[in-house]
Amino acid sequence: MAETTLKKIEFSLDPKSGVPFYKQIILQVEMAIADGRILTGEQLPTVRSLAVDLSINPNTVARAYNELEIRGIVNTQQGTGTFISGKKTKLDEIERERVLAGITQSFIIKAGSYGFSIAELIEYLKGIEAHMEEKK
Amino acid sequence: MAETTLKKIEFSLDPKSGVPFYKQIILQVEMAIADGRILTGEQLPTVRSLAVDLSINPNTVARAYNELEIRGIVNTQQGTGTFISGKKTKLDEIERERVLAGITQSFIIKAGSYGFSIAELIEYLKGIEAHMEEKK
Amino acid sequence: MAETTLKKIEFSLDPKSGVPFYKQIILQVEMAIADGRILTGEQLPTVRSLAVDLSINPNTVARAYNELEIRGIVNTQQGTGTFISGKKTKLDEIERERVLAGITQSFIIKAGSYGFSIAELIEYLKGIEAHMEEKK
Amino acid sequence: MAETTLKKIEFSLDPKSGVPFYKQIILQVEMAIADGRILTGEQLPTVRSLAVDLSINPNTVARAYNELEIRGIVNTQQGTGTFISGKKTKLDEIERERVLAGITQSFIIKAGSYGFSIAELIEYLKGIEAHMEEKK
DNA sequence: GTGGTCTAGACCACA
DNA sequence: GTGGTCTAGACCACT
Repeated sequence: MAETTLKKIEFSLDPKSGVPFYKQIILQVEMAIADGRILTGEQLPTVRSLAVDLSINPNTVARAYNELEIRGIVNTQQGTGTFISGKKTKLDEIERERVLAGITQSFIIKAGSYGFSIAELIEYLKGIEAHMEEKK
Repeated sequence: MAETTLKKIEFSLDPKSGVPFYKQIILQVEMAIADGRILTGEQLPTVRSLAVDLSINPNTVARAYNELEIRGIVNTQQGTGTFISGKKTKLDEIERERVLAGITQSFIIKAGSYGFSIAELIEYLKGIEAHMEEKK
Repeated sequence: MAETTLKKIEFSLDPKSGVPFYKQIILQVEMAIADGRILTGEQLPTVRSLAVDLSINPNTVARAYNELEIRGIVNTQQGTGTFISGKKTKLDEIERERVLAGITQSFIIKAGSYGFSIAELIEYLKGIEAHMEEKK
Repeated sequence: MAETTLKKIEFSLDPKSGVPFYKQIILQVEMAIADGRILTGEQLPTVRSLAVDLSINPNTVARAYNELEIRGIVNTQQGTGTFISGKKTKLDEIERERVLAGITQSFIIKAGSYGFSIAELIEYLKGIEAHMEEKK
């Protein structure tokens, strides 16, 4: 069996998690984009092929892709396929900082309501970062 | 009726998380007990006041308290309030980690969509932490 | 038959238009918001009732509402209903002008590719404006 | 081969409109003929050049040209190009209005979501129109 | 072969 | 009662 050079997202579903299938797919695509396993312009598996892979209904995959499209994360071309869009959300530095402040604040508040301290959050993020370096 | 000094849990709800409100409340109470932010015998906010605080239906708060009572984590005294019972909640490290993993994941994805790397997030959090230390 | 004081969106579908049902519903909600026939916080018809009204499958209505939710136009609370969200997109004047310039430019280009002059566009918009005044 | 002075139609595609690319091309050709921007005997861009211009699959352009030929609106001469035939296209006022209604509607909705009223849009367009008059 | 739309119907979870 | 998820399957449109 020849190895292919194509990086692929390894999709997998956990039926016991309680998280809906289509959300698990969305999350996995988002994560793959976030850590560079899939790049702008690359094609996602076709609706049907992914449905077969995961042994689920094509409609469920389509729903996930559809939501990703609405959010502007992928572009879809009928008869061609589904592709990661180049949505860059480019902002100037000031705006960037303002956005970061906003989402970080809600992260801290939410985490805080579960009793996590900022120090713990930092440690946890470091763990993730290390984990990702490793994979590279 | 003597006034008690209520140490308050800071509740917060995330409607977008997909986690039902009542479960978010339960989790937050359990976590608060698990790490000692609230102690045996202490009173939880009343159903109505918490409902107002969170702008949700009192039934939803009642459902959360009800489930906590079923599990033996709180005692409800008609006309008086809801109090933490002595029973140790079984929230272990694994559960804690799962919660943290969930909220951190969405934080990373959201920040990532604005182009922030995990390293940047860590730096930013460190800045906030330092800032808060100072204030102490 | 007593008249009710509730302003309602009058939904209607045109099966011959070629426009998918769910998109027609989305458009009608958007238009109703755009010209103030429905306000922030108001509830949309329930999925099932609208489905009956329009004699279509509830899934189709749900799909429309779902897309509106993803776009942040409505908020949905399980077991409660679907409500117009207060998404204000408030920007300062400069940013506002920049946004307006952008969307107007693409409007002009697109219209231009079909041979419409700016004067024609202005006339057409005036017509719409007059039409809406009338309805008030 | 003599160079011809190609009066070019300014094609533009909107992937989000839901209107298939090939139909957008057909419409734009028809509209251009209808209002005299392109005349009988004039040449359309080649399939390949237009495909490159619009960054789409040549098959899609070919399909559009093909349908135009079937309708007798253009003649294709193997190895030479595609030319406007003498046949008057039947685009009437109603069709024109329908196209205009479509693109104007999405313009209004998009602008409306940023809080712009139709009156404001008209004012802004007037400003642009005046600006362009000046330049002449 | 690609995605898009719609239906019918089941089952679940929340308020 | 509300909305949410998933399946099965049909039919359509675009490349």
